[in-house]
Amino acid sequence: MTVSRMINGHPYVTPATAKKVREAIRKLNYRPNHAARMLTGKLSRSIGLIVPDISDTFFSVVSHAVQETARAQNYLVWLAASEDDPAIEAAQVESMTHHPVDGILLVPTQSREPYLKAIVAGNTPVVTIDRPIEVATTDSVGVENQAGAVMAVDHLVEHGYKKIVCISTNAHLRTMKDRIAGYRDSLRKAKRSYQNELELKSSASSKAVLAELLSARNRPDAIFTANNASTIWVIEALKELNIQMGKEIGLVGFDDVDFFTLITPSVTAVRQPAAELGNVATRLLLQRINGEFKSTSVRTILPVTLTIRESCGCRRASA
Amino acid sequence: MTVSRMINGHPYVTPATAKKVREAIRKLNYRPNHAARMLTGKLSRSIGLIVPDISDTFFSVVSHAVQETARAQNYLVWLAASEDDPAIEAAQVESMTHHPVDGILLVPTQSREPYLKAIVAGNTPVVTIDRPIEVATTDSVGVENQAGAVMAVDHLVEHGYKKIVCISTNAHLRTMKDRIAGYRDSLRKAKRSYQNELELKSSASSKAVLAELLSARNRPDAIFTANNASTIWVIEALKELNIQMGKEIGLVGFDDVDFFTLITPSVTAVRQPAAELGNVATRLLLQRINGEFKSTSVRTILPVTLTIRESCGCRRASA
DNA sequence: AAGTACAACGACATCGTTTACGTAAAATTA
DNA sequence: TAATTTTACGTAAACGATGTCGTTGTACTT
Repeated sequence: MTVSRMINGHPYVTPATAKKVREAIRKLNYRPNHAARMLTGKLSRSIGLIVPDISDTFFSVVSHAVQETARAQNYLVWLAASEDDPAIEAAQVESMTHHPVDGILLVPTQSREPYLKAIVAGNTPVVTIDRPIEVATTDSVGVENQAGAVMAVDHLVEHGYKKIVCISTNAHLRTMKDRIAGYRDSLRKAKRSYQNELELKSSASSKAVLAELLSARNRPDAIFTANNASTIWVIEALKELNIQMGKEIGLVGFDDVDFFTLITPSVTAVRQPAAELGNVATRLLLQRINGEFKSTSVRTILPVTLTIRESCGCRRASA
Repeated sequence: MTVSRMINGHPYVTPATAKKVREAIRKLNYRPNHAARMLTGKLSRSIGLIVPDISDTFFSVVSHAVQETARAQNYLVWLAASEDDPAIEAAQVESMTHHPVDGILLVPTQSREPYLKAIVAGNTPVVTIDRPIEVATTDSVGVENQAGAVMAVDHLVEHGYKKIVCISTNAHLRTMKDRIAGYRDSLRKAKRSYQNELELKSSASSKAVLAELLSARNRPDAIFTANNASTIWVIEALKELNIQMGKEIGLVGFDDVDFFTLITPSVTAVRQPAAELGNVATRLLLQRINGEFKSTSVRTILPVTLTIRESCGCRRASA
């Protein structure tokens, strides 16, 4: 008991005995048993992080930031990938809550999954990243999807493009819906009649679909891609069809990726604060865990910026 | 006790009572308490993964593969980033071993850190990925670094380049040493006298260093970059200096990255089987944990392939 | 019919820590 | 000085699952 008090910094321990304990700990190479601690209802000092795909640049940056912020407060991070499959996601959440973690950071693949109600109902704090959920209220951290898309499409409109198409993936996601809504807003504002939305599925099938779209007589003269995957597929397709971005066709993507500067012409994109997203979400979750933050759930929206480079038709990349 | 036997599939349970137990479990929404299980010395069904940087493409792909293989066997993964700092790495390992995990996958930043002896001496199985350690023997999974570098530099030699420089990062790492050794092997074999090795530090400082190297009168006519970071920095530098890869200078990198196909000219690189690296390492670790594999430590070396594209000077990218 | 083997289950102790409580000794107060 | 409070420990119980062992019941021998 004295050892326990000493370790947990309880005041009623004499400096003399504290020293004896410390020496014994060193001599015996003693380490507190984590399992036993948790059995008595203590915090596990660990959080869970569930993302669709760690190898996606966006999520890998988010994960990195989460990891960093958690470590700064001596928290460990469970990492799990849901592969965009609600069943896997539910299983991962189940594993984590019973393992136990003190809180969960979740990038939900589906916003209406019934199992989500269950976690939120439990006493494990949950913060959603990037996408909110609809069946229950949790804290959530996201970005200005709609406004960002408006900025992107507005820029294409200013360039004078007449036929701007919107290309996306996973169009059922809230984030995607918002970006597509932004696309529509911008066109409506500009009073353009041409409106064409295309959802790509797999990498393989997208090739054919894009080739058809871009080879048509009345093909679009500009493209707004709603996430990095579709941006990359479009760049590949344009390269294969030998259509010059910025000259023959304009392109602005949502979600900026580092290597966009290395492509010729460099790619104009809406930059999301991925690292900050992870930081903010983690800090919020840890506050919830420590009871430092007690209000009802909050929704934090971070701003995005349009990074102008060359694929939109601008001559010079902006600083 | 009957519930325990039923859950763990002990044979001495009547179907009738098993059914009763199952019903009770469902009715009470009972879940075994993980902490209590571990207290009795059971496996935690979790492994730790420590990489230098999750947001590096190479490691994010490895992490993804680890995650997948682990999940297939119902294992959870702790993710930790060491930020290439031995002190952080040691702390992460310490946290994990006491948390407890059943095994650790480690990409060690330093191969001689004394703390490494301690983990290996403990009873937590360790498998190193990408880089082996030197102070103790563990299972390790890596790639053919030296042979891969030889392939890369041989290819540049065949193109007829006379002044081939080797550019790297973290040259103290075993992997880097091996690649640099491969560079030397190839030049020796080709009886070239020019040999120049450059180690870059941070992204910022590398700019100036590269600019100086590439603007000199007797600048190299070809570059072998020993990892993806240096490849990317070189591409940036060449783009800024407006030096055409493949025409004015040859480039072959070690570690292939998806977007290399999107750059003009596309980048020739040695492709490492990153996903397989993660899979193999995880499978090996789980076998060790389950006692299915008892021999002394093994070192698995996976082959690499040279993906020929255009930056080396070849006209067409290979299929 | 009695003895033997084994299947099916329950009671109890145990893992390592913390909470709650007890009890001295020391410090403070009346 | 006696009464009270505070300090510094120790003891007992608990957390939830499992290993060990004991008990009962059933089937099979002989």
